[in-house]
Amino acid sequence: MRSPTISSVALHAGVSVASVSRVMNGFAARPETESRVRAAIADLGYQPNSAARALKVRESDQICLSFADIGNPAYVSMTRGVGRVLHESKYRLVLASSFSTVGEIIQQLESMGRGYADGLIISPIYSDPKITELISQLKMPVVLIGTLPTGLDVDNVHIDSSLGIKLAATHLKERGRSKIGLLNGPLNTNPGRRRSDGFRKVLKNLRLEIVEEQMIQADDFTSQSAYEAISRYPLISEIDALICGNDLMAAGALRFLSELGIDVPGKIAVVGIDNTELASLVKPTLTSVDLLAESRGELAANLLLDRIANPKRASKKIVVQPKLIVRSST
Amino acid sequence: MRSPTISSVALHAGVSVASVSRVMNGFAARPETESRVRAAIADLGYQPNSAARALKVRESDQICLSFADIGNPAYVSMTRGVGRVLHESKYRLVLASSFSTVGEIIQQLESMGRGYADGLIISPIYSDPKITELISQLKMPVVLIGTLPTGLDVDNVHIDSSLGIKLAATHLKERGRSKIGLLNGPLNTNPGRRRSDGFRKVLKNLRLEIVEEQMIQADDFTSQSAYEAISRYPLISEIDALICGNDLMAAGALRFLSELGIDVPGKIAVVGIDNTELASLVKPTLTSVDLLAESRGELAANLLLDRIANPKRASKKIVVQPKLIVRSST
DNA sequence: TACTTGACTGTAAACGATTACAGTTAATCG
DNA sequence: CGATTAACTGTAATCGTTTACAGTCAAGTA
Repeated sequence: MRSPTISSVALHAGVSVASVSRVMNGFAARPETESRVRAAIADLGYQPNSAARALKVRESDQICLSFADIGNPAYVSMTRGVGRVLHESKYRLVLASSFSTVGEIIQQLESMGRGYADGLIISPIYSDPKITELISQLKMPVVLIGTLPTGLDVDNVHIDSSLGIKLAATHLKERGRSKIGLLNGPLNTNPGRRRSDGFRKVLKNLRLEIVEEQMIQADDFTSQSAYEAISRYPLISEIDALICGNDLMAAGALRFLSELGIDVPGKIAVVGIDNTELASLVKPTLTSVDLLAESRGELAANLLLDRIANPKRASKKIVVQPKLIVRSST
Repeated sequence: MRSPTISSVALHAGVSVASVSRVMNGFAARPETESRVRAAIADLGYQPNSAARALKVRESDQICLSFADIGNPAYVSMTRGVGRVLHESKYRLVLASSFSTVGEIIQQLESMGRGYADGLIISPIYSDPKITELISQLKMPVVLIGTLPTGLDVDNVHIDSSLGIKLAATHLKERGRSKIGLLNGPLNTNPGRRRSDGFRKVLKNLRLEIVEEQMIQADDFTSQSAYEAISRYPLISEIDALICGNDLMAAGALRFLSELGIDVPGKIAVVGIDNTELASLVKPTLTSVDLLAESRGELAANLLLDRIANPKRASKKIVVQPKLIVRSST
């Protein structure tokens, strides 16, 4: 047996389908009509079919959130922030994650044309001209979290992660450290490249010497890769501080250092990035640069809702300031 | 300007809409027809409208995943598992999380009648007769991850978490511990209750004495609550082992114990649950019962896809065996 | 050649909502 | 009391697909 439709309700209530629809959407109706419709709805357990509604009004009531990998705690926080905001709205959250290649992102973006979402929040880990082009051609509101590619005119939530590196490095210098290493993620990712650029720039400004070997890249942003990467770090006995690509990587580094009996922060101070819950759970607790992923998610979601409500406003760019949270690893 | 529709494509290709539809859905067509349709699709950048298709074929190509809070790493792993499986399929993943009350779950379940999802994977943290009833009335395939309420006939992926407690307690007894504490989450949740029941039962079987004060409940499953709860644990100086509701809570406990200068595992051995990445990142590394959240997610997703393909098969129940991963905290 | 067959193709009716428009009531006013 | 108006209601078109059914056309068969 099929679910009740608006016609069954109309029949049951002895009114027209239009009246049912109007009652449901809050338009004026005679009290008598309204109560009969409501009674019929309750009797039949009617729920409007979302596909039919979506087809007619051209709104899916869905928002798509797209990022690289839900394994990364920063994205989890972001998802939480977005979820919290959407939860207060009529929108459902569709997750488009787990894709790892540029090709998959492109495929994903192309399929947005099917209209299953009213808006897109995307935080691309890779930059690619094709991705930029596809985003700019999208007919729906888009919020990009991360570095906005040049020429792309969409709402943007951006955190100055090179400022994050600066906070970390300055803090380390104040603590008397002068030989700072960077344990980074892959350079072909946006965060990886920004951290590396920021690092280079900041060290120069601080008049700290810098050689290429100070920077090392792990294969990805996991603690395991970080552990493996640092175990082949050439300058391990020369540095007195280490900035890591994120907290997971920092935790991997801490493990390695502890196994080698290298004192943290005595011999080497360690700074993480993201300020996840992990930072206060490892020993020593980890100084970390908070990139406010959860609030970025909230900001992005609010920006998107605002843009949906007001499609013609000029695009906004929100810059979020990272915060350094000092703990005992420095 | 509106997106191209199947009619525009038909017009452009000089064929009927039916032919376009057939080409798109892989039905036989003359090579000439097929190539003209494909060319027109490419020319116009046509993407079929998913709402229209959903309305007609009664399939949304979406799967809904519903759980309590994406803040919990176990659910994140589960989401990952589900996401990985769905990624290989045509289905999109809709996340319905962040709800905290029974009322919200109910509301969520009621709205499933709108047909925006072809299937539901749900892992309810609370048990409630109303929830059970609503699930059983759902017209779509459902997989429940967790304890199956009596009388509910849906596919189920279940992990015997009391067996998990048993593994932990037996291991601790073998290590010569006899006074084991339980740092649990709230008792009004399914996992909380199961852990408490399991704990009671196992200790009895192991002929270890048990008093009520051995079990303590934190306000929720976070490390912070765990920290606060253990700081008012009455028997802290008497126990020689502690089983925690999950790894986060264990990490909170470890932090407290380390601040008090209580040696782990010398004075108190600590066991976590979930075996998240965190377990190998804290110091000492944490012995933990792996509840295989990610594979449960995969299993559930596969079960759901199988059920969608084959709606009349009898419901299956998959029981997953927890594994104890021994590390240095015991 | 005429007829059957098979392989495609096109027409038009759904799917279940929303909404413009016209029609119906009831209320108000002169 | 009849006319005007306001408030509500119903009819039917529409959104963009899929698909049953009937039609076309060429090839194969007698």
